[in-house]
Amino acid sequence: MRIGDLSAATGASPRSLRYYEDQGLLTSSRSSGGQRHYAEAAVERVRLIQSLLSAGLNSATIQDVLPCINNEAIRTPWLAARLTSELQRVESQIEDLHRTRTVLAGLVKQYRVE
Amino acid sequence: MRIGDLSAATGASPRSLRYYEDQGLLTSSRSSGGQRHYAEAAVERVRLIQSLLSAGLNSATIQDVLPCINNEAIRTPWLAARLTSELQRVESQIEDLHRTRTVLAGLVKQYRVE
DNA sequence: GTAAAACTTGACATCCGTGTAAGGGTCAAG
DNA sequence: CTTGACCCTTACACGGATGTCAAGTTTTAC
Repeated sequence: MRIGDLSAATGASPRSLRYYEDQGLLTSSRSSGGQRHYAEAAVERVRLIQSLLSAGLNSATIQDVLPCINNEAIRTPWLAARLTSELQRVESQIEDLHRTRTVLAGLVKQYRVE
Repeated sequence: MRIGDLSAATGASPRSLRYYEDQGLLTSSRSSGGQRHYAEAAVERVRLIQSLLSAGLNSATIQDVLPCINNEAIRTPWLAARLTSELQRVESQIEDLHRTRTVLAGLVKQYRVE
């Protein structure tokens, strides 16, 4: 699977995929000519990266947290705390969004053209 | 109410309050010396702006949408569509975040230090 | 063997809300 | 008055993921 295929499969641009690799979030093997090749599993991985990015984790945080998923990670108090804190961030973000949704829904109701 | 008071009341920095005004999201009257004065209602307004910003609306969009709240707005099909589309965006964002939360919660469970 | 499509690295640009510094003016209390 | 806290405008910087351009190499198809 070359970068264009992975891009098509995930919706991430080749530019982004190279960036993920730069940041240590994604690995690839190289052909003799230097082109990237990806395993099937990369598709899932990229989807996960995108999901975490859109949840507001930055790539450094993702790098701290992602290895857990595939490798048997080192179970440190630090990592547990980090994960918990990110989880809480996401949860409070969801709460905020719920409030915003309520506001927007109210507006939609009010300003619908009858 | 001067800018420092409004800042304290909302948590938005004076810098941000001036920016909101620049973008047409917030109005103020000026003292003879040129300093901004805000009505009580500005507190609610700023909270709303913050909420919409954190929901991913940019200031141009907010400007399109915010006037509805105070003024009896022009009820155009265009505005209704705009609001609906933003609402849908927020809702799908909430869905995505739910999925992300599930992933993170799974990790937390798995990597908790017993 | 040749052309087109896809890939490589590197560098610079963009968005956009916010921080921050400079240099100066305003306002209220003593 | 004067002082100190607060405010004004202008301007530049940043973060961080992504876009884009350039110049060159690899791969694929014919």
